[in-house]
Amino acid sequence: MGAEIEFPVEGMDEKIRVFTTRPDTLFGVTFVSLAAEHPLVERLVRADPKGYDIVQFIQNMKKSRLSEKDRALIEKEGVFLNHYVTNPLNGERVQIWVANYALMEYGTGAVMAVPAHDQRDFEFAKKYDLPIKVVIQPKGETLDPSIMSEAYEYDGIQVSSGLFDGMENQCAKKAITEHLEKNAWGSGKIQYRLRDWLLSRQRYWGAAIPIIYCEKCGEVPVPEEDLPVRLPENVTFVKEGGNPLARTDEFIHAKCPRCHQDARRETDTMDTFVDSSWYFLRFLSNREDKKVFDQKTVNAWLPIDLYIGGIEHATMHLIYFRFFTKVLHDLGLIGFDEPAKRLFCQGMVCKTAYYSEEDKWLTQDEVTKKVKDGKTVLISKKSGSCVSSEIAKMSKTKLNTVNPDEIFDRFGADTVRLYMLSDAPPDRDQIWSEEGVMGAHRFIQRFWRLFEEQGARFQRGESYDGDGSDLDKSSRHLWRKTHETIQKFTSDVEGNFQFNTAISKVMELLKELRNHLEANAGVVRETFQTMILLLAPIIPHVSEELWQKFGNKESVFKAHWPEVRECALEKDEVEIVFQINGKLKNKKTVPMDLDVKALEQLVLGDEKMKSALEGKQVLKVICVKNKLANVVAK
RNA sequence: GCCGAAGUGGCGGAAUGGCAGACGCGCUAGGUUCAGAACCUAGUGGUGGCAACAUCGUGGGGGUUCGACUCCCCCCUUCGGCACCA
Repeated sequence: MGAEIEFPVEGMDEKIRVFTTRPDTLFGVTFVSLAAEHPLVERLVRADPKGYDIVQFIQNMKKSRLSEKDRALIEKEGVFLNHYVTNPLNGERVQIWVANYALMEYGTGAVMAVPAHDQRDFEFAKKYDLPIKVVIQPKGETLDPSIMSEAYEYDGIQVSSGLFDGMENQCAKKAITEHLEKNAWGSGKIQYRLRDWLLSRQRYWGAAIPIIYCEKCGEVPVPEEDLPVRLPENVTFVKEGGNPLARTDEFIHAKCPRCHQDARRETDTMDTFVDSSWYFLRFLSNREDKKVFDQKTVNAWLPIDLYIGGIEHATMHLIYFRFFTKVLHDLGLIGFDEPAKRLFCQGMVCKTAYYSEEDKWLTQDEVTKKVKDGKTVLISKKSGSCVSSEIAKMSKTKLNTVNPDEIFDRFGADTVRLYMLSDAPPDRDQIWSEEGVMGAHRFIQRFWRLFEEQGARFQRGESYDGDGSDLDKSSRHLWRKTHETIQKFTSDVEGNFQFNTAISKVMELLKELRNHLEANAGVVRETFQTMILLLAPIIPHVSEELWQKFGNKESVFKAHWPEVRECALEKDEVEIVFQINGKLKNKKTVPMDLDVKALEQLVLGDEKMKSALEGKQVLKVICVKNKLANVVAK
């Protein structure tokens, strides 16, 4: 939000329009910067005797069209155009410059420069020795332009601002804009910033852009009845050959739809984000041959419940995907405004990458450790040079990928699945570790071996289905653990895909099972089966095989998800934590639901607590049922 | 600069405001073994102590609370995305 202001050019019947978010600094304008591509630049230079040098400079500036990222880093440069504009507000005469930091794509392509209150203008003014005029003073401080080391971009009180002196700058923003409007010098304006999509790609893989170039008629759209433009299939891909479509004559040659003369077809294709922004609609009604999608079907199934993607999808694809949806919604073609209800960003898989000045990127095998001056350093086996390491997203460039085939051969796909799901929560980046893979593999082997060694006894018979009252202590314990695991596993996975904690619960259950193999056979059988069922989505091959060995005829994937039995979760004892001033001092197992009064007596009567409380005055006892007792003492 | 995420052992990471470090890796000791691998058992945050135990400890500083990794305020660092956007 800001204002657009017109600066009359001296000696010409022209005005330079600028956009600013800081109309309050209008009195501090000391020059105006134009983008090199600004339409007025050429006309201002033409009449100038020194014009040639300036044109040269501007040409160079235009040539060095860098990517947006690089442009942010280069130094500010510019040239004075030997022309002036008048500040409408105070009649001051200020120079017109062309500057490389002014962007034609944004606003009007012209900047009113206020070096005292804008860092970019400040840097530019310092370089070319242009005046700096302070018009906003911070409270309790006085800025001196001659000693300022950076622009003051914050709030303050207006100074040297004519009738606005003494105003808070936030108020002055409004007041000055109103003043401009009254005198027809400018007006308030909201400026939107558009992201440059760069829709076209110079490659084969993408939808054709249905445009034909005609010498006479210009750019002509392909008529609707000729759509879609199909890509040729007999293209040849050549290394470094660029877009094969541009080398395929039969594709390029076309007749102009308007004048029927020879014409040329567009060979760029659309970014694949275009297709993936609407094909979810098509998927739902792929048998429609009269229209793109069926409204009823689409409205019934969509929006999508969950969008899972990496961060690059969230920032790139999602923008287009949402844009298409919003447009279709505004056109009344679909009944929803957002394509997905929930976004989940999964992390990336990273691994250590190695780099040396001499060899550039190195694989893990090409690097060795050496002790040098008591410190361990990395050395390249190739050249012996020093190697630095970083954790980076797996990429071919950085040579830090792992080959899945190799790991499948060594450990099997189940190991890889288990490792990837158990190592880190899915919304975080994962750092690949060979040891972690081994750990996952060992767990599977433990699981399998336990079955091999002990499973036979439980393959037949029924799982336990009593209410627990007939179970001995050990069986009761295992039974409860089994159902606690079902509960935790299910909620971890359903909530936020916390496979890592879910799996750790099964690992714990495996330990419990090994310690309670002599428990009730029905309970042990149930525990075995539960583990197989819970792990089936994680390690499908192993689970299916064990499931079959357990005498189940149907696939494990047709079985019901295990259900938690509330009666199994019940406990008759609970461990209570004893604290003094919030610090742990002792623990004791007490009957479930022991009332607070009894608990209080118990904690104060406890030997350990007594000795720890010696010489202290008990102020209060806080008891939380089935949890803790905290003695507040001084 | 803006937006987002994250800071907890040697490492990956756990903890509805209530036992910090589950589970896994690594490490140590013991068992098994001709030996190694694998496997099993136990231990494993720092400091002090033979020990029981004490004490400190979740990026830093404040605050709320009987009690804070967790809630509030301020700050620092790292990573990712966007960026001379006037």
